[in-house]
Amino acid sequence: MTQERTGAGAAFAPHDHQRCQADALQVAEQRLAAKKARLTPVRRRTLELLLESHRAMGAYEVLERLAAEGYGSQPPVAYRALEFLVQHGLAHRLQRLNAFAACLHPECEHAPAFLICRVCSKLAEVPAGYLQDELGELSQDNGFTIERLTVEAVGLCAGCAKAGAA
Amino acid sequence: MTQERTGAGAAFAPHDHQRCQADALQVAEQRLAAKKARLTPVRRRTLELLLESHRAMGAYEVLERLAAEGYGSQPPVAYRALEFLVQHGLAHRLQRLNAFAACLHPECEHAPAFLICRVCSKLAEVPAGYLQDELGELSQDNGFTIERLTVEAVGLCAGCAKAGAA
DNA sequence: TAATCAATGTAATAAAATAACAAGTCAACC
DNA sequence: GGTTGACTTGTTATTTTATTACATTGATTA
Ligand SMILES: [Zn+2]
Ligand SMILES: [Zn+2]
Ligand SMILES: [Zn+2]
Ligand SMILES: [Zn+2]
Repeated sequence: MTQERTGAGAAFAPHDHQRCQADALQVAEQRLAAKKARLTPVRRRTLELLLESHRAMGAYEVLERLAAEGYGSQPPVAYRALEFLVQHGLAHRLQRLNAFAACLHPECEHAPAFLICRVCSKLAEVPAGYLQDELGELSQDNGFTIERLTVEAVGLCAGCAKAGAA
Repeated sequence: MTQERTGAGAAFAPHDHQRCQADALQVAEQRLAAKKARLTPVRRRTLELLLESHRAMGAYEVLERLAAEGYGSQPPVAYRALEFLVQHGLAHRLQRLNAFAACLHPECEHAPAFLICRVCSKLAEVPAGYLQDELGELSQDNGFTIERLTVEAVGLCAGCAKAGAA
């Protein structure tokens, strides 16, 4: 259980991604075992696919990969595995992209905000608990109770900015 | 140009919606005239439809209405009008709903956050400039530059909470 | 007027998501 | 071991959302 709690740029910056993946998988196994939820082969493989890179994958992209490996070839196969992962906090849905990404902080509590690079498509997950709190207060004043919050920022990562992408 | 700059709950609370609509339309006309952009009949009618209520409308819902009134009946008709309104800051796209809503603060600068009631589907648009700033700083530290920010909160409005909706 | 560009319209298709149902797997219980 | 019942996987079919490509109309301007 390595503690490489780095900043938002972690995903964009070069890092030991092997470990990144391995850690996430291990945490997933533990968390699911604790909840008595089953990390079946399709589900596990789906999580592995999402963990391959710090990018979001569309459901059909996931499906294609799964089908090629002998799993079912119809949309529900992918959608169900993805939904399972989301339900258990192991993946997130990116509303702006119609896509899914592995959660990079599965151990801590969840109020994620995403930084999405419009050039390289990589994304970083940054803690947004305080954002939720602040917006929550403001809403509370108006009688609105926040249950779930989506925060997605599209922009340019350091690497792509340097590479001179417009 | 009435100044009823009320809080986030404005949309949820009872108010003079006639004026709400009229003001928004007037602002739209002025802003577009200033930019030499044309508020053609379809576009104008689309904006009126969005302004009917403080709810988001799907593109096909808009299309159905437009078609019934003699406008084109194919998807691009609605999508183009909606995109035009979004481009000019007169409407917003709700990512979580695959839908569009009229902008309620078309006069001020834009970094909107939305509060969406999961029961009555009404939505409020609250200023989120400070959220953008805060997240922007955090991202900047990691070399990421935010260009566009989506903030959408799903929850329960005061009315629906009182009405005892689970 | 002719050329040009924006706006509208249609048909066709793509992309994303869900509904409905059949069959298989697995653990708990008898 | 066999049976029940919940969960999981699979398929077919359909729905919902969005875009591409192209023809036509309408305004603008040289
Ligand atoms: Zn990594
Ligand atoms: Zn990038
Ligand atoms: Zn109103
Ligand atoms: Zn409500």
